[in-house]
Amino acid sequence: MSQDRPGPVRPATLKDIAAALGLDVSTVSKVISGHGISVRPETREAILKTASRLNYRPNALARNLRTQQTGALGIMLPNLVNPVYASIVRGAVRQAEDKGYVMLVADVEDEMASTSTYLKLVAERRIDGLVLAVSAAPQLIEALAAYPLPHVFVNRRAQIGRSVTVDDYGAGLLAAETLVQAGHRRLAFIGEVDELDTARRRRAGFRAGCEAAGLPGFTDATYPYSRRGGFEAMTWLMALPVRPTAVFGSNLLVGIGAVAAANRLGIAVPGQVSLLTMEAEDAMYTSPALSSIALPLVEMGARAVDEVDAILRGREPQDVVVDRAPTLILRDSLGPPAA
Amino acid sequence: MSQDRPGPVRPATLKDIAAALGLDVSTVSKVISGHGISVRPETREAILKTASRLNYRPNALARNLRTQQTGALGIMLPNLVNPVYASIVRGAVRQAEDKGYVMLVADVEDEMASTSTYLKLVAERRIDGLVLAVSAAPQLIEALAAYPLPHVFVNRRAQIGRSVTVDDYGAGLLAAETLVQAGHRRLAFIGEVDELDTARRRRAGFRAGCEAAGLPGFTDATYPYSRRGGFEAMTWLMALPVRPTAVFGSNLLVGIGAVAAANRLGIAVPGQVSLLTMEAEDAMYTSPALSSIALPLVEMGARAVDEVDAILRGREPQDVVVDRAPTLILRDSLGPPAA
DNA sequence: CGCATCAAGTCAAACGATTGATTATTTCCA
DNA sequence: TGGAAATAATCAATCGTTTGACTTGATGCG
Repeated sequence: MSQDRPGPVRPATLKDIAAALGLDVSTVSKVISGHGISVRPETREAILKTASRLNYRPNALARNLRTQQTGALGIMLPNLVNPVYASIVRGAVRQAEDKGYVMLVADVEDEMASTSTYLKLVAERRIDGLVLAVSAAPQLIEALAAYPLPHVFVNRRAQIGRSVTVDDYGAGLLAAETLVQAGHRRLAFIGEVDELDTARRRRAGFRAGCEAAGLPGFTDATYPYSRRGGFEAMTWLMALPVRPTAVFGSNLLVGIGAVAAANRLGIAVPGQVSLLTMEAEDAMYTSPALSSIALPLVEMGARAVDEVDAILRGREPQDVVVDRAPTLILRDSLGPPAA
Repeated sequence: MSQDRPGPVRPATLKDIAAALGLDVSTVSKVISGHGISVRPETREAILKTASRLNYRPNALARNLRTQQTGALGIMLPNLVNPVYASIVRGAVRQAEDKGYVMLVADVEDEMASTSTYLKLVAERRIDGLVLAVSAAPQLIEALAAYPLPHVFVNRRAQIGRSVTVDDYGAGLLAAETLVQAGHRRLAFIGEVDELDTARRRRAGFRAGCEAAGLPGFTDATYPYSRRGGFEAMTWLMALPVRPTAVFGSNLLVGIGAVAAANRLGIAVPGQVSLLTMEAEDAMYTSPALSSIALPLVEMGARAVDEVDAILRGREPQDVVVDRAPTLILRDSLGPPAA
């Protein structure tokens, strides 16, 4: 006990380094932070060496107080268990780490919670910037205006100049083109209400694709982006007097629900109806395996962090659309229309 | 511009409140933090009123520096996109919020990253406590010992006295009992290697169940806890000269892969082989819908936060097993053995 | 009355790092 | 050689809260 090894004890501070070398803390600080003044090379060396010998790491608390920055970013989202959000968060968390931030995650129940969580984070000055993967409730927008903080919306175009999205329109377009290409003329689209802007864009793209192919229209099944939503949508579509021969489920969860419904109904996919959805890891393991369109969700999360970082460095906010194009992944759920 | 509304400007500080009332900041601080001294009721009132009028929120940065606490917890995990971890994190994030902490999430690539991330978090004093949902690499355990921080492992029994788990053994046992009950005598178990302690416990429970039923043993398919692992395991099992009549996939992902494999092989579930897995939202939407055993993952995440909080409040660390028992959810993938 | 006690505050020093202003020393050059 | 300029470092304030020590005036009471 008396002879304790270098061990943990108290982490080194600037003062320790300064004392060890007979220097002033300010000198040490300036060398380590890289700001400020000119220092003799040997002094610099000595400081750096002692710092690493003492295993010095700046105390984030102290630094934060002085600089009024936290080195932390936040991300707010409605549901971590939804793979769409999980992917975005993963990209964001990783990128934040790479850029030297830590990431604070808030999984908020509903729109009210998003506002109060925001207010709390801002008031306590816990984060330097924020990625919002939630829908833009009016209250939240107000709070954002009243207590501004560098932020972007991700996967949502909620405020112009502050969104990071992927090419949803292109995905919808590609979906329609793909189905038409396969010979289908009676298409259906499963998607959320137009209030959800990702749904709106995908639907718009899909519509454009149908029009370009000279189709009179398509059946629009407006259901929530959930497995259950997809299940119910497909059930509804299959009960229609004139069934579509191909269905685009504009979200992975919806696609999972849709195949499940077809299977329950004993409707062969793609024999009696073709199915195309959005991609995620599950798509390969349904029966049949789902043909799908992949969108770079993880990358979108990362880009959102890049944007917040850029804003923090003084660049003007801007809208960004991740430029990786939607890609088609062909598996087994897509075939020619039934004879 | 000259007549600006109360608006954002600079958030109020203790000094502002003190100045407004002609008091000392220390008095204000003591009233607001609730510590310390006696104050005349009317003074107290005045302070509280002014504080709320100025919309005062303590600056976490300053408070943290002084108290050497951050009000933040961390959670480290290998993969947010895996629904098992997503559930745990969700529970943890929510509970942290309820307890007044913010939650810092680190999604770490591999074991080396977990150690360096840990070291960074500790060195910079970013968090007061940590929930570890990663496997216990030796390096990490060393780092934990060298630079201690209140922590618990969740879903892993990595250090005695510091784990929060669910009844994995019970789940395995229940699985075996359920299959036996349905009339099966040739069982198979799909699970990770025994190094993963959740897999070990589930396997042990399953074995116990088989023994209790007087079965000579079971087929052990040791495959990774992933969709692909389940797919390959099932493929292997179905190619065996003597096939099991019922399979327990001891993880949801593995179960998804397993049904997919059966479907690809044209083997009827549950007609030719029964399948039982662990529960998650997807289980209802496979074909056939999976019978499963539910474990309280979200609750486990929440309990882990409770534990860290308790340790921070001075209670001794202890092992906890979330006491909600595994529950059986019967759907369509389980039936009697083929004649 | 005089001393202790108490209520109601104030004072001042932290916490550890940052940074503009300042001082001391050396170099350079006319 | 004297003074300006450059170099190398120190000084001291500051970020906003917290907290133990201290002051002041009033009250209790034997």
